[in-house]
Amino acid sequence: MNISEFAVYAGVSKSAVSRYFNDGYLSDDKRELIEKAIAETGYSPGISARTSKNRVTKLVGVIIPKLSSESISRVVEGISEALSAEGYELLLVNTFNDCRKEISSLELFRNNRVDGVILLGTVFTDLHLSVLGKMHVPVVIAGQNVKGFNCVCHNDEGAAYALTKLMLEKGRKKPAMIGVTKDDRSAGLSRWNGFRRAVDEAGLDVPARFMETSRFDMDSGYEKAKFMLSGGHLPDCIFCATDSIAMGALLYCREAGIDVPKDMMIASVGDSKLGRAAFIPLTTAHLHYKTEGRDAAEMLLMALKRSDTVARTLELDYEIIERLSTETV
Amino acid sequence: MNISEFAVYAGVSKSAVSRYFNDGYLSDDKRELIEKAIAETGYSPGISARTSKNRVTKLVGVIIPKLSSESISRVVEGISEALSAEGYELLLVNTFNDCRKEISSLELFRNNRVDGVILLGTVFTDLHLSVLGKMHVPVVIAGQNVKGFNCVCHNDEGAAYALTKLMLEKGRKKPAMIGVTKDDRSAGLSRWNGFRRAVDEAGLDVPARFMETSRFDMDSGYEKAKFMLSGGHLPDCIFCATDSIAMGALLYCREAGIDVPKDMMIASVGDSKLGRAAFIPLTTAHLHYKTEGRDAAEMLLMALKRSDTVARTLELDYEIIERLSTETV
DNA sequence: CTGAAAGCGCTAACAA
DNA sequence: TTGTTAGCGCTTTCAG
Repeated sequence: MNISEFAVYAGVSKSAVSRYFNDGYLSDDKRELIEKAIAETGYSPGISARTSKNRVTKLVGVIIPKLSSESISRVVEGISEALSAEGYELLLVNTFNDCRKEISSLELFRNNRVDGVILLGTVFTDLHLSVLGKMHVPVVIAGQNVKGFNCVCHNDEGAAYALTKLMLEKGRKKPAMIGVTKDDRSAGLSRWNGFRRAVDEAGLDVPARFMETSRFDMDSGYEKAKFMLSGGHLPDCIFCATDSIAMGALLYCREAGIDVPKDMMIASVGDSKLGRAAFIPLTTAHLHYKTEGRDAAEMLLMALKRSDTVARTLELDYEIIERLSTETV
Repeated sequence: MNISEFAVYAGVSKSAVSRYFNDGYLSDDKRELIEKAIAETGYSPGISARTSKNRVTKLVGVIIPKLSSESISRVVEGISEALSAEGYELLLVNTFNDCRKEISSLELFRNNRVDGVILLGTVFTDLHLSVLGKMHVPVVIAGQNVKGFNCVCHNDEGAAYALTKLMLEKGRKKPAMIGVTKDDRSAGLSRWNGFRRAVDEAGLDVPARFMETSRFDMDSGYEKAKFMLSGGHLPDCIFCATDSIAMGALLYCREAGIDVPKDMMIASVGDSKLGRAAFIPLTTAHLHYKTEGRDAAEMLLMALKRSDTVARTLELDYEIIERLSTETV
């Protein structure tokens, strides 16, 4: 049923119906008539036609690299919460870690389809920046701090610093790190920097063998730990960029008969279920992923209503959670 | 820029432009002209206006109870993969386990907005069935077998049966189960039934104390295990409806000094990362969640192009993965 | 406050 | 193969 048919059914004009669903500049009589007809027919106006007039989709595009990650799930959970509170819906694009799909989605979103975009990026190339610069809808970047754009991010450097320092203050002298690619400025570069700062402040030297770059998964963490811990000279603590990596390292230690935390402390960022339920529960930095999602959505919604063009950066703090993996025994 | 302006710019008619973006019934000259103009202007047609004509949104609504679950993430991952392969996009609605939101989303989707719906339901009430019956777009239900509707689901009963039987065949005589509410016909009822069938076939009797109903999370699993294992008379194996619950039970066993698997075997359904990385790795039934998502999406896409109205049910088999938690020592 | 009528950006039927 | 023209279902003037 379309608006014309419905208007006839209800015994009012098309305009009255339209007004009922929009401003509501309407007498009570008509309103009643319309409400009665709705109850009887279940009519609701088609969104697409409306959109083609007033250019508002009530849709927010959310671009993510993958879904099989606890942290990303949590961010999206936060986004969906804030969005649905304001009557917006979520158009989810999974890029499967494919940079080109990230770009093409942004381009798809540039003109129409969505009112705004939230981008959970990992690596930002020049191409990204160029495409982002040409967007005609507001964009918020979540999880990364990219100058000149709206961002909601974490204090990654601080978290890495605090965790490393925590282990050093417990007397460890031979720190190691298993990190991820520095192309990822947050989980990569910033956490390397935090580690480095703590180590430098303590006046320690870290041999190259004690710094490994891993992928994001547990298996890769396991391999890197195996490689690092197979030599003669061993570190006495490892800071891992993510919980999954730490979990892999922990598994290797168990296998190799290395006592955690006595001979090897381990700490990492993320506070995942995995780390909480591990054989040796992991000391970790809790990042407020869900809050990040909620805040990113709220920032976008704000950008949608006021239409100033000032870029804002919101940084969320972390929380250190000490568990068995760094306990002094 | 709209189609008229663009047509003028390119030096062709509106129809030529429209055709370019649709069928493509077009000479090479015009095509070239248009391509050149696109390169210069970045024009792309607004989707909303198109939709208001041909009533196709290229959007699929996906309704989920929550995102903070490994299994659900995997299903959605599969859906997004299949959908994007066919040029469809994913409108995600998170109901936060709120039944009313589930209903209202279905109603929202009934008329317009999306071409089809995939529902990851848990509990199906009469209201659900009534609303589902009134949908004007195709619907596929994932993870549940609801008669009369398109479904992609698992052999939950079989998985539960196989896991329970596996433990009984290893000589265990006092089986227990920690399940979830039977309102959930898949993770609840079916798994209870599978357990029951294996136990009956073995001619064993299960006291009421050995059957607990838990929530879906680890903490609840812990509590139920604690309650069950605090009495004098203990079971010698526990089948848990989900990995999270089993993980809770495992944690309690460690705390209580109960030796897994020697004094207590544990098995559960789900094959989550958690169970794989656990202190005592969990024997589990792998359910093909990602495949479920992919198949559900493909079933929907099929329903979209052929327009028969036959309801189909696709059942996916499970795979038993034996790990330490059920090993005979 | 109301209804008629014009128009949103696009697609599709039509005649050429 | 093309351009003209008439819609799609809705919103928004504009007189009244």
